[in-house]
Amino acid sequence: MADGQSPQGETLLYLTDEQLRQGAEAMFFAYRGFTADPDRILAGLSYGRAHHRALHFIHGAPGTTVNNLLSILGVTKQSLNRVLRTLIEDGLVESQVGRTDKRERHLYLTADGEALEKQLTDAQRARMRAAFRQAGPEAVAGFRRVLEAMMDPEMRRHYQKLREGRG
Amino acid sequence: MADGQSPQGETLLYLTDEQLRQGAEAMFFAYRGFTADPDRILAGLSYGRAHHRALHFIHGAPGTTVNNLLSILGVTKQSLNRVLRTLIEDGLVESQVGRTDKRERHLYLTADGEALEKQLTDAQRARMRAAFRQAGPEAVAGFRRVLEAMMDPEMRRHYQKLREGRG
DNA sequence: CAGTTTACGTCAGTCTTGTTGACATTCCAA
DNA sequence: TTGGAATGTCAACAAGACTGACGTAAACTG
Repeated sequence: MADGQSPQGETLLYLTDEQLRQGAEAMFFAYRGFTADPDRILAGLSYGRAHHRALHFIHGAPGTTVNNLLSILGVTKQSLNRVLRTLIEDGLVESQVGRTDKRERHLYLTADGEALEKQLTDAQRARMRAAFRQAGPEAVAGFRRVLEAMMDPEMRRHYQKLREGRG
Repeated sequence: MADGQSPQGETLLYLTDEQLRQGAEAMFFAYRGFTADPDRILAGLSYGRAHHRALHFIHGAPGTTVNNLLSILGVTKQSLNRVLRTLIEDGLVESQVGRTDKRERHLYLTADGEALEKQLTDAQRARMRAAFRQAGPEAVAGFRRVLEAMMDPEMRRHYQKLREGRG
């Protein structure tokens, strides 16, 4: 294929159709593994992956507003609200009316919420840690570089902002 | 944290909780980008991501049985069947009763099915190609190494088998 | 101050895609 | 040949996404 070679004749094997196909399949299979462990825990709690995501990002950005969470998660407010309502009812998330802008709701995890978030994240991180350790630091750096390049620009902004906020 | 340093004192920065957390967020945001382009095409066709997956893997392994597809996709046969039925009704997939074992159905893409698969895959690959090109060959190798290590063993077997089947 | 915009919540309805359970057909082996 | 295992289909249901419409309160703006 024309894509197998660059104009300079330099081999770009990682850009052949077959390599791209394998990359896509790797994403598919790996994402399944990535979510498998927390999903198992959630199944017994009448919660789903959506609850995990909410807990994760509230934990990572305490005091975030509903609107901000919305744009990070990329779902509609109706969809998020269903999840958030159950989490608040169950005492895992606290919603505080904004001090300066009373229209806003600032979201925090309660002690119970932190506990569940930790449980879910620990399960997920065990697998990630093993994968990172096995692949080695250079592979991990490449992994992150490719993923970052694959994001939509707006998602990349969120990603980088979250990184900065935590150092 | 105890995890920031290996017993030998060698820095393992990529295994800190914060790095693992960033890895998880990268997976989340990148997967959204990964599926965004084909999803846009599918939205106008009354098909969903499940249809794309079926087309993708039938394309990659023509003549595969329903059961084999089931274990690759990791869903129930009832779930797959709904998707498969619409694809067959719409003339994108052909189902042939097995010659030796009449319980089995062998699946093939029709010309129309191949055309849609190509359209979807091209959209997805354009983004992957850009990401791969931007990140460079070493990053791509690391990307794949980490993803492979992240898979469930059974999924990794499927992944490797698909690779072998195509060279 | 009046009108508009923003932020949030909710009700109702739909769609995709996952799940169980029940059932028919086919193959194979005791 | 009969019973179990494998394969696939039909029916019903649930989670979680979506749109659209509406309501309320607060903030902003001319």
